[in-house]
Amino acid sequence: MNTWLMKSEPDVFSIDDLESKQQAPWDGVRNYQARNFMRDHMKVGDLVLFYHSNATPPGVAGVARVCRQAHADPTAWDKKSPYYDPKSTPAKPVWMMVDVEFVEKFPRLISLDELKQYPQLEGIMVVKRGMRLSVQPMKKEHFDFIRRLAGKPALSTP
DNA sequence: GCCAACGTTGGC
DNA sequence: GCCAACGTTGGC
Repeated sequence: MNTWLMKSEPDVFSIDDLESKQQAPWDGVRNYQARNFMRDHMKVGDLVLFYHSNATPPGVAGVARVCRQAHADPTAWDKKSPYYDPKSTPAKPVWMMVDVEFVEKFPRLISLDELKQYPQLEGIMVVKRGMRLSVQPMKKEHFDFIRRLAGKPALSTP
């Protein structure tokens, strides 16, 4: 099993949206590196940290699980979709998505600011400056550490 | 709203 | 294949 972090803007799709739907396609990924991770390395059962980007504050909001392996993203050939991309057609899909299911919403948001405070998390992609990749592989130990943080009080900022 | 960092595009 | 221009992401 692999562990991941995936970013979504909560104004568009949040952990609460996933909780109410229980299952949803992770559509709209339009970056080759992110697509390749989903297509080549994501397996049903993989766990995903659900990260809220472009939020106040940004941070990890909960956990999802991959419930369907990568398949074509049909929003790419929907002209009305904000994710429309004429490069992709039903015959030759360019963009892929996985489906995810809700696992848990954290009792508190683990903010990006907080993630940066732990030496145990040094090196994780999401804290790197300029890191825009929306699908990031992550070590199980880091995944578990962040998940444990969710049950802990926040560190006081020095 | 700003802008740094990054990815993509397209002329050559 | 290079790289400048452009567009996007996303924290602040």
